Amino acid sequence: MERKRTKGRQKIAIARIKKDSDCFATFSKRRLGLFRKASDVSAQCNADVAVVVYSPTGKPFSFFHPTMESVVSRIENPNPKTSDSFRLFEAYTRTRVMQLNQMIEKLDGELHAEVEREKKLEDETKKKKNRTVSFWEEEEAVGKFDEEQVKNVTNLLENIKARLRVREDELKRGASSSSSPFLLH
Amino acid sequence: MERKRTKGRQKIAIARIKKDSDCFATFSKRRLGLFRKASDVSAQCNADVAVVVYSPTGKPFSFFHPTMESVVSRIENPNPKTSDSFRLFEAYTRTRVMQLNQMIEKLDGELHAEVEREKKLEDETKKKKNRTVSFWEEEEAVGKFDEEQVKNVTNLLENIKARLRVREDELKRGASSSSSPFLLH
DNA sequence: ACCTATTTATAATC
DNA sequence: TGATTATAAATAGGT
Repeated sequence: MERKRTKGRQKIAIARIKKDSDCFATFSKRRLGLFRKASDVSAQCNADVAVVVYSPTGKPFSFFHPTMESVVSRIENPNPKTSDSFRLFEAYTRTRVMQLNQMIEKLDGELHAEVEREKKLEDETKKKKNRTVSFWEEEEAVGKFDEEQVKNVTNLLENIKARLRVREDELKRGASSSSSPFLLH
Repeated sequence: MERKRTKGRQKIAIARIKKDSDCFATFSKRRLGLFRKASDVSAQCNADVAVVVYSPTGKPFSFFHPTMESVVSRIENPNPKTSDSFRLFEAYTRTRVMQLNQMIEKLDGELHAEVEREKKLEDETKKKKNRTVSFWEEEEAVGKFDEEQVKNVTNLLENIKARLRVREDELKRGASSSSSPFLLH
């Protein structure tokens, strides 16, 4: 009779994992799992999501849907109970979010290509140096934040700021939050 | 032989759930699942975590670990071995998470008060009209975004933009691109 | 990074 | 929303 090759998944307590190697391995897997779940719920329920995690060594990772800016802009938006402006805003947001989504997808694509390229480079280097590296160390491979990307993010922030300015003016003018601050632009 | 009482869990596509009632129910369950996983990874791997989710109806939910203060203190002790754009992103993320936390907390506070008030009203109404209200209808209560909050976000964006400008200059000057934890999917 | 044995999460249903 | 249960999905441990 064949012996079982592993004990399979074992239950582990919700307590600090002491052994560093286990801890890092677990973090790696679970971070991915967390991001996948965040991604699923955002896609299936049309929910905006932001997740930021710092690894046990302090390295930050993040997942946003549809974009990080959209989360900020949502919070900045007042929540008028008035159905008119609410629907208006919803419609506006949906369109805007679609645009942002396209841009981010493009950025992600570039980033991904870059990461792949760097991974390959790293592999070569490792082979040459005859050094073995645990799989989670390979996750350290990163993309570049190049000029175009900086520009894109800058533009996004400009848009958000423009909307904030409008909202600011309205407040100074004493406009009620039920007006529609996002029609401009 | 006994008939199966349910079909059990069925596979569902990673695509928008159309039926609203299903969508809301799913969101509710998965939000809890997401928070539980965030909580687990933070406890088991000693990782700081921030999760912000907006329900399909726009209500914000959040999970943070361990506290807002811990995030703040990290900013004051930046990791010296990190590269430029790493710090840029790190600072950006941390600042924003802090802001989100503050704003969410305020919104949540208002929300709770509002929900409580509405619950009372509903109880009255139910007694009078013998009417039932679905649970997600109660989530519609919302808060407003005041002048101070707008200012906070504006300042935040100013800071980010300033940092981006620095990075832009570096790039133009031909500074070597550094690693960015702009990781995803 | 890749297998599975197992634990977990959750879709369907009441 | 609160149980239950059948099944899909995530993942601990081993390589």
